[in-house]
Amino acid sequence: MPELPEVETTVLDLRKKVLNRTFLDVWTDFPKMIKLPNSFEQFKREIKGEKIEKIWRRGKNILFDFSGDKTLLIHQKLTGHLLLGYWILDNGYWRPKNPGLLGERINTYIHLLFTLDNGKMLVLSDLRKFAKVELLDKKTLEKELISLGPEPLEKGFTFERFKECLSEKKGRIKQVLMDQKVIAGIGNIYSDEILWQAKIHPFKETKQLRDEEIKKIYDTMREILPKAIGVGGESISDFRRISGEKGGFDSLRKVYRREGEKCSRCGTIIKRLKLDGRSAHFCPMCQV
DNA sequence: TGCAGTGTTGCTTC
DNA sequence: CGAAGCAACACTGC
Repeated sequence: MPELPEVETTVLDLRKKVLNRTFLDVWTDFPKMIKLPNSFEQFKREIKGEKIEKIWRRGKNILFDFSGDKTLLIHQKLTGHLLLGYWILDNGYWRPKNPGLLGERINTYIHLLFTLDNGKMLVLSDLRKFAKVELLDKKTLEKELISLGPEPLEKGFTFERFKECLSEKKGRIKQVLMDQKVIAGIGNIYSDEILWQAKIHPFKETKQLRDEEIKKIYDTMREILPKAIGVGGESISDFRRISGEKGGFDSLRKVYRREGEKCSRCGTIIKRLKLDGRSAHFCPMCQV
């Protein structure tokens, strides 16, 4: 379940390793994963020989720009993993040359594999097959990304702008923070973590928030997300860096999946409640 | 055993 | 128009 910090970690890793590499070939056992162009054969024809000139992120989307007018978009959704290394085709599925860090949960579910011009392979493993892959021209890409809210870490994203974003949306603060149209990149883990640190109850109506509370959420968001990027993302779920390594956010994780444990701030038992079909983890004492 | 839970997005329905 | 519900999928845990 990669959110902004995990996707950013992946992008930073990819930049170091595959920038200026060229795609030589592509394999899949699940063509449905590729939404555009309409056939895998066409996707293959179009991506072969393309050189990766830029790697960037928008919300939870990973983007590879090629020369000319093409961009490869990958959204990992719940269980997608982008990994770089060497694999060998064996009996219809790919085995890692060096099994090392990866468990069966990742190794067994490789559904897309790119061969690069340095011999390395970039694979997309995805247990639940929710991931989305598209090869788009700039116009279509722009149309796809237009519905996303602003990037929370961008320099120009001021407190005033954040306040405006929240004011346009009614509902509970956790829900609103996770709404990609309001602000891009925050999911279940980081909404819980941000609200715990800001001492705001996840069920609090956005309209009821005072200015200083919104400021607290804004400051916390701009602190936690970079901190999570700095340690390479979270590790409670199956997220892995492209090397297979886990992220280091675990020791910083205060509430997410900590139901029944003591709040590190006040000692109260952390609660988990359903909110819009999702789990919200919070401290019932210090989050108001 | 079977069924709810997991968590993201986008489509359908009201 | 908006919100809510559900499907896409597969495995875990009760």
